[in-house]
Amino acid sequence: MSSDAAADRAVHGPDEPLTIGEMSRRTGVAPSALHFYESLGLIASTRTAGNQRRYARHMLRRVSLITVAKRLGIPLSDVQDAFADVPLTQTPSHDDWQRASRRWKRELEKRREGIERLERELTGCIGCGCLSMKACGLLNPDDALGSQGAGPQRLRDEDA
Amino acid sequence: MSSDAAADRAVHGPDEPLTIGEMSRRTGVAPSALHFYESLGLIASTRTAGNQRRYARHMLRRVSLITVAKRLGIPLSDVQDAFADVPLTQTPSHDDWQRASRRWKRELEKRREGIERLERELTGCIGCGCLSMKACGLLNPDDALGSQGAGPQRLRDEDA
DNA sequence: GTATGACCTCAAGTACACTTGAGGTCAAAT
DNA sequence: ATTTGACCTCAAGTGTACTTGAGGTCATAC
Repeated sequence: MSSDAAADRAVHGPDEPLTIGEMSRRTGVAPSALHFYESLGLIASTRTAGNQRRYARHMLRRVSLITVAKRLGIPLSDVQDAFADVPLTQTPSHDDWQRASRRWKRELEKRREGIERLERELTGCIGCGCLSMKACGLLNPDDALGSQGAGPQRLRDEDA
Repeated sequence: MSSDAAADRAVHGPDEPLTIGEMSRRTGVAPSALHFYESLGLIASTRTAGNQRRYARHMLRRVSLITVAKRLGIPLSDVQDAFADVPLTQTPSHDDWQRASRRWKRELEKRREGIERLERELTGCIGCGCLSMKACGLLNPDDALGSQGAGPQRLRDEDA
């Protein structure tokens, strides 16, 4: 168990590619999920003579960012977009990651702003004591995070 | 189309229960989704003599909060929890909604804090120019939003 | 040289959050 | 009275994000 990880370090030098098991242990992502991410083109591997996957070390970073996105409820298709300019098969450059960082930050900012807005609105609701339908922007999402498709109607006064 | 909504207002007084179509138009949630939420016990309806659903007006509020949660990636099971103390079959009191508001606010705060933390870390990464694996807490989620199951190992220096 | 564990592929299964469709009922209008 | 649109139930299908299992290969250890 812990000897697996110890073996990883003992057997492989710092520039060696990683096996799927090593990737899994070091990112906390199941091998099956790594297979899945690879099938989507989110990560990539080379193969040994015996057809086993080997991952370049920069894949650790990609996988970690994928798990972060998951924690925040960002769908994999959006992660795909966020990785748009980061090369998959070669080690990304300084600038590649810098661009990616800025993309991620913009995405996070949008989410944070949406949440902050809702917090303010809920505070207002607590203030007014009734989660009022009259004033609460919470209940008219068109102007919160942007509506997809036909959004709710504004609710009338008598519904409060 | 727009005459539907007009008809709603013309036909029903402010204290009348709403049909599923009215609920759908006024919340932007499809009738099939309302059926689904009802099957989960997130909302409730009474039935007419002809077995059609009728929704009390306070259900509008519940449905709107469900859609808010969805926008933030909160699973319906968590919404269930957030509604724990809000009565389903009678109109909730002032205090019921106030308690619910506070629950929601705590939930939102946790999410916002997680995102803010990641933003700070990404800013650091942009600062250091390389999304470094050395310093970046982004890549060690244990202390960010709390890990579920076996979390990633801390990454070693040479992986940066 | 054979056993053991890590790996491979491919198909099927799971959980969540719904939508779609079939087949039938209800209610308002003509 | 019958048509039309809104509604009903129940079963099956959809998309996302994977996991599980079967059947087989690879690599290291004894």
